[in-house]
Amino acid sequence: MKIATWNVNSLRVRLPQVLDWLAATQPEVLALQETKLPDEEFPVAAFQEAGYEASFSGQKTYNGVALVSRTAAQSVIREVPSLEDPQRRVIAGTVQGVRVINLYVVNGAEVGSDKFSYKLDWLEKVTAFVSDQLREFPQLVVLGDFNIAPDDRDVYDPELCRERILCSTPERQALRRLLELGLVDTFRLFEQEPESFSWWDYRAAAFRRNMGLRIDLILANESMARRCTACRIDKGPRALPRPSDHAPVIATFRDDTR
DNA sequence: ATGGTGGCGCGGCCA
Repeated sequence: MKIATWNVNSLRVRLPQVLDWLAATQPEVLALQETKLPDEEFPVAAFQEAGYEASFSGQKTYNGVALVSRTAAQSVIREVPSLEDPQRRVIAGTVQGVRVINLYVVNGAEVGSDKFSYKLDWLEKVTAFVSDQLREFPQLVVLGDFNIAPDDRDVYDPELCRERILCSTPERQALRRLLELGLVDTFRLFEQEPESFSWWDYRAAAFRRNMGLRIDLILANESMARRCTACRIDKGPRALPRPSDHAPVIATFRDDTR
């Protein structure tokens, strides 16, 4: 089964691209971030016509996450305990026996800002939530837009970005604490092209110059990591007219024979 | 330090 993540930066704008991509890629699950849609405007019918069910947690203008899946997600959670957050950034559900936790991690604006503090606090509380979910679900992936480049391989210019937002030590430590629960970055289980990124700023022709970061991740617990046979970034949609600034990432898992 | 672009929605905010 393929499990994918894509920050679409407005599902209203990107819906045709998402439907085309689903038809071409045929994942079991696609986790979306930055849908920017209230729930009553989520395009349920368009996905059903494409053979997909959807669970979503949205709001007007900002944020918004969804799980699009061949079979409907079960035991869906939209709230993280102890994180009283009007921002819709988390949705978790179970699909074909796999717990899928979809995160749109806080961007954080600038190191040391109020938003940066919110990011670190948010990550701490989400890590506690993931810890609980790991105890409850034997097969689990955490994926989404982490807004953190795990290490310097994931940064187009590590010196320029040193200790700046998305790359700073406190952010990387917060990600490490999440990984230390027993998760692995599936992308790094496999040989990859150098300078593989998943996000490129719209500005300064960053995509053409491959000035990007790898901030969209698919993390797997030990059981799912054993099943993982591939993880790749699909740069195709980023090259289309009117693209999202993020590319989709896809991990493949073999059937669970246990 | 700023600005470059894009989405939302119509003035800035967010990324």
